[in-house]
Amino acid sequence: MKTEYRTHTCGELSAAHENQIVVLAGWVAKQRNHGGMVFIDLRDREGLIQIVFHPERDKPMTERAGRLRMEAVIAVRGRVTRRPQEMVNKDLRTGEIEIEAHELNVLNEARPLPFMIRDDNDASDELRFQYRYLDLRRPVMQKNMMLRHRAGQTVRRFFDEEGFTEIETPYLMKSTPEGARDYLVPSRIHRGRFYALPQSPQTYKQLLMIAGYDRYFQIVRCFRDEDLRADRQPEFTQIDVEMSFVGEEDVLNTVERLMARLFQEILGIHLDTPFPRLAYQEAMDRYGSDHPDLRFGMEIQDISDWACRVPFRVFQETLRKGGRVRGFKVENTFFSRRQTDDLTEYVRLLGVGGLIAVQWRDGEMISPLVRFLEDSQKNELTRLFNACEEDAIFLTADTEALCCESLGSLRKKIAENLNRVDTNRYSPLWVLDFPLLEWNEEERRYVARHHPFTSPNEEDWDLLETAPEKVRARAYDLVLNGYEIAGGSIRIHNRPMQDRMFGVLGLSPESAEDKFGFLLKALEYGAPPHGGIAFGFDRLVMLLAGETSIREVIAFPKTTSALSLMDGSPSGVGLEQLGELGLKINRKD
RNA sequence: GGGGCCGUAGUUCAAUUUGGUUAGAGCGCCGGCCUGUCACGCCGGAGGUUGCGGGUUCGAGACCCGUCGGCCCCGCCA
Repeated sequence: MKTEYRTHTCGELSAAHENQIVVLAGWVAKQRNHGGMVFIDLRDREGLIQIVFHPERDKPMTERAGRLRMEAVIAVRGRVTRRPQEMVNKDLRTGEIEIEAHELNVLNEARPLPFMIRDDNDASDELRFQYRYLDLRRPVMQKNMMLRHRAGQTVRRFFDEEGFTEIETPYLMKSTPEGARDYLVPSRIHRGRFYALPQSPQTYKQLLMIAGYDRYFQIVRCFRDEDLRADRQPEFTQIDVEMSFVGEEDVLNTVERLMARLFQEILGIHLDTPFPRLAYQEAMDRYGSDHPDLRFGMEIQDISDWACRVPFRVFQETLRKGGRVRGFKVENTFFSRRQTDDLTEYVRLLGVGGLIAVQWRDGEMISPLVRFLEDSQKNELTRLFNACEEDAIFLTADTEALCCESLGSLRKKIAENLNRVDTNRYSPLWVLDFPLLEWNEEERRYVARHHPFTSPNEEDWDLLETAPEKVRARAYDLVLNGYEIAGGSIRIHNRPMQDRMFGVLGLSPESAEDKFGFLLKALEYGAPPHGGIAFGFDRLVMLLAGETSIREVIAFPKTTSALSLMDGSPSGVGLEQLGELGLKINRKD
């Protein structure tokens, strides 16, 4: 990439350029001053190369080079030379060669750094976020950002080739009930009224289908004013997709081809298609999660039938109240008392009463449960889990929901602690047949599990008003290595069903009209059957990059408390600005 | 809203378990030496309101309360 300042980039040079006179520009990654000769590792986006300054050639220049500090920006003219055999650096891509400096131009000095620009730097996150522009100089971060770029380009190429049109949708839109808390934007022109930033372009993409665009996609920013996690930011990027005249298989198939393409182009990894599928209920029963990680076993089993014959009060009472007894096996591990105590504390925090470990020592079963068990019951338990004496079994007794939740979390935690997760594997999975609705105790009503535009399964239509919790949705989630990375559904495309759905959600016709009237009306003007999906692009890139936090693949992320440490947002604004918007701050402590 | 871990030199950490002399080390920074290093090496030096506020104590980096900030989790996230 030749420019006014350089003829080549550092990383692109090799022995093939031997004897060429080149000009490079970049940052001083490291300087090694030997009193006589001086070595400088020059870094740019493309890589690192060693520059050699010989005092015999130019003493003042060599001395200037010897005084350079890390991260000074310099340009160097010099000759590409092959290193003597014994001085080749095999750890460096350009290690066969070096640049014999003829001319040094210091373009900018750098102050002593708050932390060093190295991949193995272990600066605190706080400092990294504060000096994000320095953090982003680290090769690993540059790699992540470029991977993100390439993934985005692959997505665009794929959808373009598949006949999708990328259409931008508004960022200033109508605030709607249901779902996450909106970020609000006050209107200056219409005082007292607000726009909302989109939680997703859901309604717009449906309107685009009604408008006849057939296939739409967009790589788009979405905003949700909720608390953060390692895999959640208040603003995040979706690959938003919608298709007309499709059923589930059309969407799933398209997504599988996109995923296969991404993994091939970005990582050179072949993904087998079609992806495995699990029904929601099966995922919950076997893994205690609707987004299970299938890279390790430890499947959960229901042993209520066995437990009902054990005269252990907790089992008896739990089962009498309609709860379950479930557990899973951990192969080839013995947990110390201390460890089982810690794990018990862990599940207690999730809300279950306790955790029962079953293990063996010297051929004897050891467990708080042992004194309640006949020999035959011990054998039966062992057989149920197909366990041997090197294994450990963990059991909980509680409501079905708590059994799932606690054992699902515990399964994941133990696998991580014991390094039982094959981190080189990518394990995609479809989860299907989600319940359409779930009961919200706080609001005393049913809420949409996915969103209120999701089509109920036709076979379950009759249950909508009589047994809403039993209605299955035409929804699907794509799970990768235990992360939900995409979710979508076939939508409701006619007004009567959408009215019915709002009714089930406890939304009055007036309220539905007020909040979603524009969509309801549009459904009456020839809405085609349609469906789609949206990817969490940050999570997807995080997994492609082998990271465990999406902050590592977002250039300027927020902290856990939604602050931007670099620019100090959110910040206060002047009274003038507030006045213009007709706003008054009500500070209460 | 709740829980857990953490906050000591520019930086990464130690000293906290059991409160007790002058708060140490690596890297960086400054000065000197060093002509084939690539974590260059050697010698010397500067650098601290122990996040902030209060309390307990003869004495607090350490213990207690509050607060601010970071990370992780629960709730929340259609």
